[in-house]
Amino acid sequence: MASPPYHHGNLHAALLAAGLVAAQAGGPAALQLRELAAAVGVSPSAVYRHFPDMAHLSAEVSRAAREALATRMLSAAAAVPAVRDDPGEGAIRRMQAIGRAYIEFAVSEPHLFDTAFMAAGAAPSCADDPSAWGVLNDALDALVRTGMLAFARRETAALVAWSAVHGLSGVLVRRMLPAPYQPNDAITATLAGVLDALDVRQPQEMR
Amino acid sequence: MASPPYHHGNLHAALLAAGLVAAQAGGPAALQLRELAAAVGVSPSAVYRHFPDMAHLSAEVSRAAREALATRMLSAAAAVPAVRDDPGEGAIRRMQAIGRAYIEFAVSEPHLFDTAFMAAGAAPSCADDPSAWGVLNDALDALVRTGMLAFARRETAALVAWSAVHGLSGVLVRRMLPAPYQPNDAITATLAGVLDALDVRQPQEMR
DNA sequence: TTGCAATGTGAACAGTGAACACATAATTGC
DNA sequence: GCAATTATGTGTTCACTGTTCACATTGCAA
Repeated sequence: MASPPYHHGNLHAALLAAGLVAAQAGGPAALQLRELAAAVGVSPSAVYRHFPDMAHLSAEVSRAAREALATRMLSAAAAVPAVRDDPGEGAIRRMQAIGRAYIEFAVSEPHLFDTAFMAAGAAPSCADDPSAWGVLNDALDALVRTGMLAFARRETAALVAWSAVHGLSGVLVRRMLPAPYQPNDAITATLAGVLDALDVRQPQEMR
Repeated sequence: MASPPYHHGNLHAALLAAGLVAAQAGGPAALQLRELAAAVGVSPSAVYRHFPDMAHLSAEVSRAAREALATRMLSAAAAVPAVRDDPGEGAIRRMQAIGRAYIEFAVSEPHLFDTAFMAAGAAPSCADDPSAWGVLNDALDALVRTGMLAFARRETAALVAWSAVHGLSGVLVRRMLPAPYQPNDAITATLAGVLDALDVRQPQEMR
């Protein structure tokens, strides 16, 4: 019958975890101080010992969501098998894999995606690691290294790829896709369109 | 000394207008029932005679913001002078003009842009008129009609263009643009990238 | 003129994040 | 080993939010 200890032990991390669960289920609006405190089994005011503000807690949950996205992209890239004697082909496949992983994360976890890029966050700024932006740039560097992407296009490429993939994700999450389009077709079309814009040679047999 | 009349006369429209002003200044979070009611000079509960819910009011303000965006695009397209004996050239310039107008609206009115596509809205659905989606498709039809865009690409084109332009707008609004990039360069690069992806012939002298 | 529907008021209500003094536990210094 | 200090959690209270209710006021119609 050990009574619950007065001190939680790791409230900061526990609140973050609870926040991630809540955000996954209900989006940024579900990040409520009292609910998170209750979920962890602690009084509301205890939160203020670990976060100066509810906004800071939300921002950290948002950051965690962004890290989850980046992790998903990384494992998708790692799952692409190396192509024998054709590193360029491998680089292209990895590029497509991370793009698809980004969009599929958004579609499968729309609330987390919303949380990752929510408006009321403290400037995501793309520069924090591990970030989706970093993963994208690594993939682009690989394309340049293997001669699949012209160096002159390198700078623009990142922006176009990011805008298109992130933009389509937002469209799918908000269910803004106009009637005739099917999500899966839209994804492949956009990914192909991006590679096209970068003047990357595309293998034919990809779907 | 006419005392203020008991009945406002046009509360619905007045609340919408006040909502648009508030959203322009402070984004979706600034859409607060009591503030809007006070701004119009009416008690909070009066709002419920015209909107079933605060969410419905917000949704209508969001819709108005989307209409403002579409209007901005239309007037940008109308401002493009016709090119003598080269309707295709004109179509391309109009295409670029609406894209640039979209992004510049987002940059110059970030809060309105956020409001237009806010998460907690009742499914924007892209299909309402006049919508940015409609304007884009008209421009694409003109490109096909003048032979500047292959019909086979028409379907994909809309999606890629929308995703990239909307995505970049979001990036700029959230100030997610990584350090080395300049907003203006990013805009031109993205617009050029989109036209590239559509295999549209691009005039050289455009900046 | 009388009745009725539309519209606006004011006082409630539950819910939110935040701030306060206070209680408890862990840690440190002697 | 004991006292003092610091870190952490509790309960209560506050101002604020959207919402609801009974009631007041007005305009319109029969």
